[in-house]
Amino acid sequence: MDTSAAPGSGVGVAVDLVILTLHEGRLSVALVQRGEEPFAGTWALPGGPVGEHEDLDQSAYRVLENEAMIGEESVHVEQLRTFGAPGRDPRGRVVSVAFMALGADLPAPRRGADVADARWWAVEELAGVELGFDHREVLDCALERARAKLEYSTLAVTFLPAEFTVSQLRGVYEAVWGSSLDAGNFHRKATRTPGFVEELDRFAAPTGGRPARLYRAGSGTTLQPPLLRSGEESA
Amino acid sequence: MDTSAAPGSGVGVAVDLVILTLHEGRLSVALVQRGEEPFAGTWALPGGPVGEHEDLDQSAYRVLENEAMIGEESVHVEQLRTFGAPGRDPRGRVVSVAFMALGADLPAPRRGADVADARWWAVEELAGVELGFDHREVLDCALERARAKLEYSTLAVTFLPAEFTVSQLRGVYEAVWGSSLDAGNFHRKATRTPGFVEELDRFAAPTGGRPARLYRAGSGTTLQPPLLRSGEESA
DNA sequence: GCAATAGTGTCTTTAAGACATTATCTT
DNA sequence: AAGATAATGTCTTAAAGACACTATTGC
Repeated sequence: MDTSAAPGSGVGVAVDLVILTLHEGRLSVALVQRGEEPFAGTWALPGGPVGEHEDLDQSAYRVLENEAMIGEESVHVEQLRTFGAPGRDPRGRVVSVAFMALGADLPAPRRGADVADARWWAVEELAGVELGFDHREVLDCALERARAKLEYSTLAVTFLPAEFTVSQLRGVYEAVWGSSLDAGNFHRKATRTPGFVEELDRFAAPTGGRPARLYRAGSGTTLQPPLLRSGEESA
Repeated sequence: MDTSAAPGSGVGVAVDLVILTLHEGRLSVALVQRGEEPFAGTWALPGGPVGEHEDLDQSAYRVLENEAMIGEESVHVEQLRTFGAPGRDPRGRVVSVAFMALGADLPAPRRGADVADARWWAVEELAGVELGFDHREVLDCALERARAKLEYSTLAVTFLPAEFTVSQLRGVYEAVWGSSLDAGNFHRKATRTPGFVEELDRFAAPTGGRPARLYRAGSGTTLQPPLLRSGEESA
């Protein structure tokens, strides 16, 4: 009922962003190195407080632009989950709404205020690294979501430019899932699932083999039936 | 980065609960009738402010117990999404973390403070009814989530008592999806999908036909392959 | 017996997985 | 020609949907 959730209750509200892209062929996340305590020197997700008159999505887009120098262009943004454990921020009670942003070949994140450094991290090489706050859990939540959504949605195309080849699309799946897929079967599935991709009349520049046809994103959002992961490990 | 999400920023944090159960065979949601402005007299979701030292889940369970007189027993609770549009609460800025709770034959919700009435509403008969705040959107979000999760998870069993028949399990799917399923094919799917249900040696009391074998929930959480909805309309 | 509900079997169709094969480029 | 990458075809298997059939109860 929202009964007497009175303002000034001492709880801060923030957003944190898991910005994912394919950087040098690898699934990567934008992290910033904290310049101040707490967690000075450690890497963390970009984020910031929710403005007085902002909706949560607006805050997410603002952080995307300010802290990572990324416009709204063709970035897919969706809410992930909200984290609110009492001790998650040593400075005080902060409830953080986590967002996931996916985009094609995004520019390198820039350094903002209070930030020592900012760059792309390949998710793979981030395996043992400790992150600030509860951001390891947030990142894992995003990876799980992204991996699951590739199965039943057309979301993979948001990692690619407007025109792409089937091989590039397969590369997205292999990078995000960390497994290799059969090229022939993937081609059949991608081109024959209605609404996934639309065939163009042009071809990509050949790279030592038969030139690949170009496609663009189709009008559909869901994959019916889904494209399930079950391939072998290793890309 | 959670930078300076200072306490006392004027934003309140609350939880709202979409409590779903099967009441008289129909998918139903617990609503409370507001006793005070704003939205006095209209029906809304039970909810309340997040306590100073509570994690978000704890707040959800507290509301479940206090406002709906429901223990933690065998209730499945999961976070849905967070709603934070600036004007969603006329009294001031309130960001609300929405939860979904599913349970078997839950007791009737009781009247709490500031509440004129509280009862189960069949989702079906709530079609045209206007709810307080943005709770119509929250409810729709929960229904979508619940309907989707029945496809690829074993969540349907949380709507049933510890021991149940395949027909009852099918009834859950039909009530939540609002469509009818082929009894034979459903039986095959339910009993042959590993981890979904475990066969018992007892039978339910006959109801004018061959007595149905009893089952209990299996150890699995996901349905592989999923049980997709595509049956005819109407229950 | 008949009606009702539970459960099994069979046939068809769809689509995935594992390949082999063909096509078209660079060198 | 050889090698690389793209695309198609074929065969097998898994599993859904339609629906006939058998099983076991109450009346």
